[in-house]
Amino acid sequence: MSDDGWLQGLAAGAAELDRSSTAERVADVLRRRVTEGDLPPGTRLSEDQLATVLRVSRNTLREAFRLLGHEGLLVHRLHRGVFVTELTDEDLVDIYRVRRAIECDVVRRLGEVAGTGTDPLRELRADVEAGEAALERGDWSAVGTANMHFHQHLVALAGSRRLDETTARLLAELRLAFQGAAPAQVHGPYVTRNRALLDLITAGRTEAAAVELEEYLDVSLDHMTSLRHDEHRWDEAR
Amino acid sequence: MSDDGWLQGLAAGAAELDRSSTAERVADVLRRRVTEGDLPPGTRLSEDQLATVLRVSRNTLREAFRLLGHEGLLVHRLHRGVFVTELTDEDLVDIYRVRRAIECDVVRRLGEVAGTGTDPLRELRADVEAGEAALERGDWSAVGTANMHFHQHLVALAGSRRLDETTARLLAELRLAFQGAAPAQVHGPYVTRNRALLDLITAGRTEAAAVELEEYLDVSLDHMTSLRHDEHRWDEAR
DNA sequence: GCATATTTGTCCGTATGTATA
DNA sequence: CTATACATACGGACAAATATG
Repeated sequence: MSDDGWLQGLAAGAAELDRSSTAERVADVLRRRVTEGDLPPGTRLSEDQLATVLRVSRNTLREAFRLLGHEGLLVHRLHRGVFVTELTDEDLVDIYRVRRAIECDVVRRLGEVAGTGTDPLRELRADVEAGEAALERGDWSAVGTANMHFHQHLVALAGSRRLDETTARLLAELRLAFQGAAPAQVHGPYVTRNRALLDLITAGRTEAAAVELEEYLDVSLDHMTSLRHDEHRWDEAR
Repeated sequence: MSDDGWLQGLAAGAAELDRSSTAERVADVLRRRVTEGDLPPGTRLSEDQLATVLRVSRNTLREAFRLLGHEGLLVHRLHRGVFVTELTDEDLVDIYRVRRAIECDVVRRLGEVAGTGTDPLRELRADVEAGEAALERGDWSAVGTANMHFHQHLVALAGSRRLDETTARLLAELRLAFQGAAPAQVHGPYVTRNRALLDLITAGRTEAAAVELEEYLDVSLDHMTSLRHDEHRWDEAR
């Protein structure tokens, strides 16, 4: 649950409606199940079964399906039902293609939106430090969370609602690709790069930071791809 | 009602034997109504009325609402209904913020994805020429369409599904901002800039093209904003 | 401020069409 | 090809929230 700290930031934008519908609550449950690996990619979600188990009507459940479908976590095949998304290698490349466009652009233009009064890099710094601390104590799950938050907060510096939403969606999809891989392998190597990136940004060297980030993302993509092709997956009990 | 019950079913089935769900077809109808200005921003869409008129159940209609809500064309307010989205000036800035990030990035990296065998610039060229021809004969609607297609096809050069989808969504939202403005004012000035951009790209001067595009988008945003604040709107009969 | 009417949110039962064994 | 399972779509119902007088 500490996972959706950034989500509350998004919710604050639509603060006038903080009451959630049952469909959204159902979507929350399913989202967790999917991102935590309880429902592995490819799983078919039966309307009848889920509606019975979750004690909601099929109409409400379908609305939750729509929500998650838009987030990319579920795919809807006509007359066949909804399934947990199975990312292809092409999807992975595509996701990183968009991340590169957005994140590098944000970093490159950091100077243009300077000075909102409060320290804009505060959260970013907190994420880096949280990642370093988690690495220290071997809490790989926390390392992963900190890494995700770092990139989300990085994009947030641009102050664009749509960039924030797109990034959130991309990172959510990316989680699907993590399934079955060891968290240490997935997020471990990036703690030091996040630090380097933060330092460059703090120093105002935005162009250097953008170049660093670009190579960062390229390496990350290669890393993810090779992890997926590695047969030696870890079966981690949850 | 039982009189034409069978007729309705027949018409629905026979009119368009389709692969899409009725919800998607309803969404198509509403999408057109919205983008063509028949349903101006702020309009509330009554479930009962629309369900009756479109001869679909409320549940199906709500399904269509969700689809369009995710596209940004409708907004859903809890217990109050759905409304045609009213873009704020901030939304306009935000949309152009994302467009700049995506489109400029695509142009800058055109060299990296070179050579798919077929001429990748064919459609782009066709769009420019269509715009020039439409301008010649004063067909402002066609000018607008060609302009939209130009930018969509520009992004398509990157070969990224997610960039394509995001762009399509942004351009759809942008149409909402056009409502009430004269098409000549909206799209007229950009025919020559599209041509210039195409020529730079054709010449392989991607960096110069990216710079040109960036200024292009800045000007376009200013233009759109001032048009919105201009009280002198055109009432164009459809 | 209150009472009423309207509309949305949710759920159910059922009928029909589609995909798959 | 038949049979089965399931998604799709409908219409009715009631509760909850909102809008109206």
